[in-house]
Amino acid sequence: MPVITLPDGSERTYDAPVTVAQVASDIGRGLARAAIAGRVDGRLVDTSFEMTKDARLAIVTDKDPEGLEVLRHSTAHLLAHAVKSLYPEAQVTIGPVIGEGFYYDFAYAPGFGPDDLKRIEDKMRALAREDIPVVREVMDRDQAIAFFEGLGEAYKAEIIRDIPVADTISLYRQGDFVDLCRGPHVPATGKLKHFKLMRLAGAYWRGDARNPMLQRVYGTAFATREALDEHLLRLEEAERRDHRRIGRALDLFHIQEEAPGMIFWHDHGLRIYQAIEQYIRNLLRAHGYQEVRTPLIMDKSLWERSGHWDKFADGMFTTSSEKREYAVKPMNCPGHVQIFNQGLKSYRDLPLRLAEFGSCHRNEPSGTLHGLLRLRNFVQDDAHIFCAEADVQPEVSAFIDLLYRVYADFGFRDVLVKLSTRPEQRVGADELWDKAEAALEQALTAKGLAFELQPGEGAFYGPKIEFALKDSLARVWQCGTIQVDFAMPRRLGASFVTAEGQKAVPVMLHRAILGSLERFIGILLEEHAGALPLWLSPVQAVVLPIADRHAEVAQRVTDELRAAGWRPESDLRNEKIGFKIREHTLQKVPYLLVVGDREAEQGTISVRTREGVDLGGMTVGTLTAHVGAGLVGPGRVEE
RNA sequence: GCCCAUAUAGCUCAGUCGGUAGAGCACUUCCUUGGUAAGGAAGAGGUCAUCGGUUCGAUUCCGAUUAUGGGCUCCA
Repeated sequence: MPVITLPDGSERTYDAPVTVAQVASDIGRGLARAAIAGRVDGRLVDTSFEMTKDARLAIVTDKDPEGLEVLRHSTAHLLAHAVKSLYPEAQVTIGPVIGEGFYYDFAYAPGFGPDDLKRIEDKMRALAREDIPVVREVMDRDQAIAFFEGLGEAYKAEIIRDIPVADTISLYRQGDFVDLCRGPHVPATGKLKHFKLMRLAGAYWRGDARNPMLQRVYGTAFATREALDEHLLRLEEAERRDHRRIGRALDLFHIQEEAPGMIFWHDHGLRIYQAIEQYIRNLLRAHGYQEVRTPLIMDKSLWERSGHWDKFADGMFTTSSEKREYAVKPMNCPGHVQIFNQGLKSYRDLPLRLAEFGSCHRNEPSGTLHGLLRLRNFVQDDAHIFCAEADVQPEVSAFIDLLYRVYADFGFRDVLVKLSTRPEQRVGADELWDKAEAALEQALTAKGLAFELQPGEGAFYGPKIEFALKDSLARVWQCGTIQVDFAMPRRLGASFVTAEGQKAVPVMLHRAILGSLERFIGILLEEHAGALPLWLSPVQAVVLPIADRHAEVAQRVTDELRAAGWRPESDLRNEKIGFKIREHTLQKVPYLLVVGDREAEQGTISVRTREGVDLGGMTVGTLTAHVGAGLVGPGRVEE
């Protein structure tokens, strides 16, 4: 006599085991139709799930977040079903739900092309229209392995072998297609209506580059046509925010074939770059850093001593001259150790913080380059803190505060934090790693920061914290980082004299806030869709004369603005005011200043913002007062 | 590096079932001196990414290379 308790607290008593679908049907026909899964005592199950004893039940529809997940998961199965019926020799592997949809990986030697994608999607629609029931089956482990091997599905058999022996092996059958799956799934393919296959990609089996490459098909599914359309619209909007598109439209930078992975910064782009650099420079100065600059190329032997040559030779560019071999620096740390090593250092000199806007070159694999976000040449807001072991935690803590302050100044609130711990290949004793990892973790915990643990992902010389931001397509990019290093100072002979008069090796903290200036600017452009805050805008105001006879007054106003600390420009072209307004609005210039007869007479400017708001007439002085500290931004504000 | 795709004017893109190409915007010149998101006219601009192959003939078909885009792997 199961008593089923519903989310509203009401109870229904049955005199025999009852399925989720039956309860839904008893509640109402609409709900029965909408039901795609159930939540029984907290566990997500199929609508065919039978409750034999008292249970709490929630009917899951596509309006629930987990309902949408079931929908997408089932759509992935539908995709596999379609592929198997069109390409019987293809093998199925895995098909999980991801952030905004799902994918399914197939082993199919000829590979899929765009035409295949269309064929597959059409087949999926046909299968959905047939409204084929999706039925769960449970199979014995060995039987399941034999079953899939019999089908020629070697990958599936391999997956089953890896499932813990205690777990149930469940299969889902829809028509002539059977897939290994934990479930749950929609009761029939007819529930799947609003989906779209998005793109094709290669993906290694089990994410290992030594394994064969599979064909991955990405798709997405939504509960309603409207939600799907809205999603596609969002993607189009994201494309308009693409920093590469903005960079071209606003004449900020370009990349060309002769310098893959390297940026040609144009005038306006460099202004952004320099505004950011100056902001960081001022801030670091105020926080006890010294700014230094070290050589771009150094003798190979130095890189051998630092350990880079061993670990990263592939990633380093080299050059030679007069029988000496040099390497272009991929990092600034060995150079900073050379500065530290000049003169005898005492414990009184620590912590010694050396900062550099260091231009680094890394020979990244060709397939990984990505606009400003992944380059072969980039500039880090890099610094190395040489300190005693006891200083590690306070220094890490101070750094995190500084980083969050900077991110907030640029308008970033959504920061992802990751802690990467000791990799298999590493240097240094385990007890040092224990200490370093604990120091980082404690610093994060003390600040109440949620973080993702990435075991084994640390650098070979020490663990690290990564701070990542998202681009317009929600892709995650590491920006800030702090890493504890016990190895390199020793390797490069760094030492200091302790209070007891002993020689000791300092700990080195590698740290960057923005990470790479280029990457940070790329994300910044996408975050603001090109409309940067006033203090970062390359052109902060443009003066627009109504007619040629106002050119002189326009020039005077421009000079006045420049004297007041603005980055102004004037547009003296022979064009109508509407045309100029449009152009500079599209160029995202924060303030458009119109001067005509009226303004010339009154000694004012008519102010319009790039958002289209008319602020009326005022003097340059009034406007400057109006924008206040926004003009120079937080960079010049010392604490 | 691996998989799929793409490469035509400064930009965005058409096009040629194989006979050396076109639009809009931008650019130049002229007209227009116009009050808050595109005034008008004329002109100039392309080794159709590079190299090779097939062909009487290749921008078009095929191959390789390079770069770019989306993934995967990697990312000090």
